[in-house]
Amino acid sequence: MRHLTTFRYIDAVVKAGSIRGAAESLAITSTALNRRILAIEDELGVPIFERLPHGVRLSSAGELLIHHIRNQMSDMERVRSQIADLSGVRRGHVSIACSQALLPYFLPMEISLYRKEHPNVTFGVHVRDREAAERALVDHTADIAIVFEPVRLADFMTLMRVFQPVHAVMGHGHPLASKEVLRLSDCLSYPVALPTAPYGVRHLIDMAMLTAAARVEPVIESDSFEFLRNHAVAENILTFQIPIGLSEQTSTGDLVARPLDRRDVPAGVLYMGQLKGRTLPVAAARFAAQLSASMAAKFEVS
Amino acid sequence: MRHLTTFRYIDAVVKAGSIRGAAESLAITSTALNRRILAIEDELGVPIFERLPHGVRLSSAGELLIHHIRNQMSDMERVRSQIADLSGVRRGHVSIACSQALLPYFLPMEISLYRKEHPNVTFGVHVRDREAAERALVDHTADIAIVFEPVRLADFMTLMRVFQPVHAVMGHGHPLASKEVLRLSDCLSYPVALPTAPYGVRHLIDMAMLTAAARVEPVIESDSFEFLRNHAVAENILTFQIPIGLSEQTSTGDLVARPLDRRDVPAGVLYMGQLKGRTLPVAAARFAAQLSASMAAKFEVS
DNA sequence: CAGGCCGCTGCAAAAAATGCAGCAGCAGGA
DNA sequence: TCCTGCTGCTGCATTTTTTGCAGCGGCCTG
Repeated sequence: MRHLTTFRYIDAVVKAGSIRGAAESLAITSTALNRRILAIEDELGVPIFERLPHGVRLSSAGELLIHHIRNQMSDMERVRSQIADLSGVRRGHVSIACSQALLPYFLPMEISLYRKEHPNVTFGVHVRDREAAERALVDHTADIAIVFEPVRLADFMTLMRVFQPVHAVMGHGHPLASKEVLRLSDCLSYPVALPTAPYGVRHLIDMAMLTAAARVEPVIESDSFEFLRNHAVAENILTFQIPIGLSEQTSTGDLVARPLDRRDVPAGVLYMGQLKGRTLPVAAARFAAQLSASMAAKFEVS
Repeated sequence: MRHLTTFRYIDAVVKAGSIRGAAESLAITSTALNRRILAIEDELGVPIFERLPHGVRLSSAGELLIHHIRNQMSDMERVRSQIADLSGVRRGHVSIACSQALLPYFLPMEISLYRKEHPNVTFGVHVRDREAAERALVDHTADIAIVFEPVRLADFMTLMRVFQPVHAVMGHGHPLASKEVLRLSDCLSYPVALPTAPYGVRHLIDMAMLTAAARVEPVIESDSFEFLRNHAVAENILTFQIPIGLSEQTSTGDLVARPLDRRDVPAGVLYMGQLKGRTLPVAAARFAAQLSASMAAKFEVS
């Protein structure tokens, strides 16, 4: 949209931290960009950026403005998609910030299902930890966030919440593979691989260890769930995962997943939500509705 | 703001109902205006206006867009005023849609009080009946609406609500002037002047008459409260008014105001509010806060 | 102290918006 | 029935705005 050019430019400058840098990413001259900024500062009567030796930084007036700009841009996007909607075709773009656990099965399935109905809708999937996901909502980088055990929920509006009991994941031939439900104490006798990040699954396990006054030294630590899963098969050791990260046919494949007894490790909660106070574009809203339904069907609603 | 020019133009076309008409009011050629509209329709891929033999009308896509446009314009205004705010001077404009009863004393007092603190804030006061007031909020013609006994409240967010018991107003020498509280039956023996409009005070009186199975034939009908008040003195007849339309020193002047017994005529409710979901500009928000305080101090909160 | 990065400005070229004149289409009145 | 008056729209010349190029001075870093 032409009339938003200046706004897009400003947004780029904020992101780049310098006019020249932004100009390059926008494929225009720094002159043009600089002039637009001077022009809008002239209109507002106040500088939007503080000039630093190595670039620019938002002034407090700029903070106010960039907030408006981002609202404006995503709102325009929503209107465009509503307009496209009533002319028949459902178009649009849905941007999702989510934890790793959504990547292997859940999101691919849901997205392909949605795109079967609406092939003109495009998707962006960004792996973010819990705080970054919320930040992505705030700066409109993402429409929807799906996070496990979020910390602060200031700007987050929950759309759906399901329990995710921690599962132990292991290779087919592991001694524990035969039991239906595992106690935490069962696991302690075997080598385990754990995610590094001090939140999510790792956090729940750590807390459980604390209350059980037990200790576990992970043989392997990784920030990639995919690696942990693969390694569990390769070396035949234990790792932990939440069910949304596991295929429904897991038990028939190479992997076996067994829930931990909820007396030992309480079930985590997976949150799906959007930015508080924002009206989502049609496509994003519909997809969120689909996710809600699907999560509610597959898991226990919290 | 330059980047909103197209939006301002579109808004003008919507208001004027024709491109040429809007062009004239905008002091540009119809050519330029026409081209801008074609351009944005091209960008959206959908016509914004239906072309009629005698002008244009919004298409359904246009309805969506104009809504967005008005939100954007007033939101930009708010940001501007916030920015102006942090540079020291409080500037801004507050637009009020209200019933006649606010005109004689209440609003002039409140506005002058506010302007004593913030001389750079300007005001617009528009007399609107209840429906028109709500419409003014929706199309952002007004920031604040103050209405008596509003009908539907779909887009109206109430900020303050006070009881306004109906008062009988009469000249100093009227026989009823000596009583402190009047029964409706007291009034029926004397000639009365009533407002025409079938809402507000008139509505309450009519309803009371209905339940009392009584009838009153007004000697004078007028849609101007000011006229009714003046005429009450001139001819020494009764009329009715709500307290916010009466000076606090009424009883010491030419006029005497006496409340009607609330068993006969229930007290009406005066609503002050804004458009639901909108963030008011700083100046309007502060003024609304002052109004709230003042109304709460003077009247019984509903 | 030189090199590199920064934001900013004068001037000319390119691009966009505007105005002028004139077109066709439709409605209502003589 | 034609005619007048209104509508939105288009080709072309003009004006205004935006952009790019080159170069300036300032600041930090190595």
